[in-house]
Amino acid sequence: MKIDLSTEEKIKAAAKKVFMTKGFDGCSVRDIAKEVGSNVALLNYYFRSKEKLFELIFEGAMSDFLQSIIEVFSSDLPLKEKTSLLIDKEFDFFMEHPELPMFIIQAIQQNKNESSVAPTFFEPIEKTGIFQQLKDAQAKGEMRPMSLRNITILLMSNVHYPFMSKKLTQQFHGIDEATLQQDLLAHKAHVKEMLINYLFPQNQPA
Amino acid sequence: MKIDLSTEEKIKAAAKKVFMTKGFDGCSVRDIAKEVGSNVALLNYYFRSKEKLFELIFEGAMSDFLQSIIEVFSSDLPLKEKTSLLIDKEFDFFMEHPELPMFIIQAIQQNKNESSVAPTFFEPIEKTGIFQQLKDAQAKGEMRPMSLRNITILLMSNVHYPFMSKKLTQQFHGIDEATLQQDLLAHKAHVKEMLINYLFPQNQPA
DNA sequence: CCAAAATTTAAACAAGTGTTTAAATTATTT
DNA sequence: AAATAATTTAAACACTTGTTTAAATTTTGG
Repeated sequence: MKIDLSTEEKIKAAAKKVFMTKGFDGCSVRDIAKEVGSNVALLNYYFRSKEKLFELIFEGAMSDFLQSIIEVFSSDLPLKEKTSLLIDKEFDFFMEHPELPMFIIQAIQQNKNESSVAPTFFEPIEKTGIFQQLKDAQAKGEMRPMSLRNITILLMSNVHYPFMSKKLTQQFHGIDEATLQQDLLAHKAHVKEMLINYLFPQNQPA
Repeated sequence: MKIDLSTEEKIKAAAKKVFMTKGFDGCSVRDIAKEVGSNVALLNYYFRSKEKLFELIFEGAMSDFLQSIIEVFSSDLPLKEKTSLLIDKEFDFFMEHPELPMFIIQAIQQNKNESSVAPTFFEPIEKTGIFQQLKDAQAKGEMRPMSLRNITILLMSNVHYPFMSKKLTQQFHGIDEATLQQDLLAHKAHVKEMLINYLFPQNQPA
């Protein structure tokens, strides 16, 4: 009764690839089966349904995404440096997984069940003490006083969107992948300077 | 042989609503027919296929979106004021059509045909003379020297993303629509100050 | 080696897909 | 009013969808 995990993992890998590129509605279970090089029934043998399989992939994606954040927040650095590091790490992470931001948003958008993702997402972040560090920095006047929600929106806008709009940017400007990659690096530099300056304003210039 | 346009328009309105909320893959022609309160055959009578109907809706959406930009760029204002006005107008526009940014990106993402949208999009913008105005401002040192592409990414990130991530933001922070609306207004203010300061740096403080 | 369990397969299932056909209804024109 | 054209409908088309069934194959444990 020992299970050869390789098949199960192969299906998960194939499902991840297909779901990420085509979306839940945009693909069939036969697309995934073909990617595995196997049968549709096998998918339902290991994972009870297309939806269950998708949920698994989604949770994995969220976990990966969360992990990349936690690492930065857990470090022992002043908030300003953490923010700078976060932007760096997030960009690097999404350079390797550019489909992730779109995948997550789409999955949440058409969330059939009403179960909130909030607790499983914010609890681990809360535990890093980053929110307290933020409150302290704002109290000390080191950081601009603005809500956590607006900080989040600001950060995610500048870090997530460029990857979500890759194809749009390419189409609009008629550029190839390599050129876009350079633009993304330039964007990272802009975002870092712009956001740090805005979130941590210097009252007196050196 | 006079055509009663109201039926055709009713179908387009229904299709727009359904495509916007569920996406091309996420809905069936019968969903749209039900929204119209009519038959599936009627859709193919007026518009030859689901795809043709979608393309029509997409082009309309792109046109609306483009129009809101052109208006600002055509005005007779200095670049800094145009930028500020653009952010304002775009936000107002997306407050009324929050599904549009996501709809456009998704449509381009899964663009079956390879026909580029670039020319039809950038040509009308080019005609407003905004690109020349931008070059001039950068030459005069009034504006930060950065590529048009990076300016575009920066602007769209901060203006489009918040509307694409509405549901995600609500889920993450557990807030209702009204609260999110307030956050979006706050975000607009942040973005205006942050972007203007970054794009048009002041060398000497007043 | 052999029975029992686990895995993989092909085939079928009912329901849903986009599209078409042909008949019914309505509107227009003469 | 009759004939013609335009619109709307119900039904069927061929095909794809997610899922299940049952048989075939492989792996496991005694």
